[in-house]
Amino acid sequence: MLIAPSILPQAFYREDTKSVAQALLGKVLCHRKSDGRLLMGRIVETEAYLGVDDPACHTFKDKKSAKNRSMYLDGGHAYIYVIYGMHYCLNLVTRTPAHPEAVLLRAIEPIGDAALPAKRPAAKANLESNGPGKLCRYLGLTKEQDGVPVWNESSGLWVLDAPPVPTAEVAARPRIGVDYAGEAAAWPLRYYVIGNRYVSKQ
DNA sequence: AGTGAGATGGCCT
DNA sequence: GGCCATCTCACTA
Repeated sequence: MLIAPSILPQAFYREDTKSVAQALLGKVLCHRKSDGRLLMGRIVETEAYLGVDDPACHTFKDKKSAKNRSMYLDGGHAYIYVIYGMHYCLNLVTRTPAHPEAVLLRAIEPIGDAALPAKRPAAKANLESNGPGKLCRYLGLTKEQDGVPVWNESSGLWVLDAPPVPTAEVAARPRIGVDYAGEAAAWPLRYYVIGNRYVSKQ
């Protein structure tokens, strides 16, 4: 008999951002699309963005804008923005509005319906969610989900609890694509499951 | 294996 | 007018 998996509560996301980024590894991201299909994936790669004191973060120096509006919501909301004009990136907001921080979800391992065989060459068939832009495309996430709460199913986007990944299987490395951020570019705020094939870069 | 460029749009100064 | 928390394909070797 299976135990019903529980949805991570809002309190989970109000904790320290680095801790949340690591704790999210192994959890199961779920999206109920408007057509009813449920897409799921096990989170295997994340990055922490540490708010007003982090030059790589969109809320560096407490700069508010139309784009980063959702980062000033309470912990447990989604923050989705457009990058390079054609890709979406999904973040989960952490802490509280006084500390606008977030965790970028960079890669998931498809499970359930999402693991259906893809109409792609074999080499690429199972690599459709190994990167922040590809993850959103795969789950069907767009600006429509920007700002929605993720601690219950009503928003269509939520995260199921799952056993934590042992710390010995987690690597911490510099974040990707933030070379402009000075010394912050070297901060080891990217976390991933060592050896998992869906991690965007080893 | 590694480098480079193009696609493409919203928001920034 | 320029900049991206990206991805893909086309090159070189």
